[in-house]
Amino acid sequence: MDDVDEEVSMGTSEDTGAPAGRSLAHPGLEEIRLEAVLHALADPVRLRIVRDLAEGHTDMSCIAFQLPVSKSTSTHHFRVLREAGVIRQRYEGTSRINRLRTEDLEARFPGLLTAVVTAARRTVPRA
Amino acid sequence: MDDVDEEVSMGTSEDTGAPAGRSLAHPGLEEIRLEAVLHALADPVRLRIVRDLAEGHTDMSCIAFQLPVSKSTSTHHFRVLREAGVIRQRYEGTSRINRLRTEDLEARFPGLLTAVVTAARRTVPRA
DNA sequence: CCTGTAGTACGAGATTCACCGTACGACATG
DNA sequence: CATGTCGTACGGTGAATCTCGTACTACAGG
Repeated sequence: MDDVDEEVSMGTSEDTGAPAGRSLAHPGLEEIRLEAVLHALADPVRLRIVRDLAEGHTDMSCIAFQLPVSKSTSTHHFRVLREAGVIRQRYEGTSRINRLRTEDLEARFPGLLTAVVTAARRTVPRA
Repeated sequence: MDDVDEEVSMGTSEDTGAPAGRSLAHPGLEEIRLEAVLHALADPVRLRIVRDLAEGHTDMSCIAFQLPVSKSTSTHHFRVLREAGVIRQRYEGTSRINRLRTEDLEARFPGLLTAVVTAARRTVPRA
């Protein structure tokens, strides 16, 4: 599909001595598409990730979720969430730290994330 | 609140003289699943249907939407929405009348439909 | 340097999905 | 009954998706 990998122009501010190695492509605020967000949230595994992130663990590495899938599949799901604009990922050592893009989503689709998380809390089982 | 009961449970197409013909299977209120709803809304065509229904046209026949797809595909999309619990369909002559299950969705997933429709109104082009 | 950890990339296989055309059924009207 | 309208059901095709295993890269310590 249309790949929006424009090399992340956001974290480049303080990239001085930064690792300069990997950069992760995140869509800009205006590029977040509703269909993509809904599709990203429509999967049970990803919904659990989002639910867990919203439970207060603002920052979590991928491995902390204990998902019932393999490592590859886990990577895939985090990628879908990231490319849809639902989460933001950054490196920290060998780990990848995940965080919900709460403010961005609230600005673009007010009330959506809150409603989904509330709904998931009621119907989606926890870990 | 006129609870529509379960005019039909998930079983049809079975002998009997049939109650005046076609019956449509709708999920009960407690059977509406979040993932199914999100998946149903994640498609651009179905999102437009929902958006149009929410625009004030509470009751619309399938043909009134002028969707950019064939009749078969149109039927498919309405079926997905109905089975997910997003819309309710009933017969009226040769037409099928569609209506959003606004109250049901609000009861089960508060704020969800409103947030999605608001978001769609801002980013999804009209007919 | 070597080992371990955290995660990615690359296919591959199975399933689901969106789309279509054609054939058919139910209703209305002539 | 004949015709037209509205929609369903039944396949079928091509694309997308979910899942996995294996091989690889980047970082941290001993």
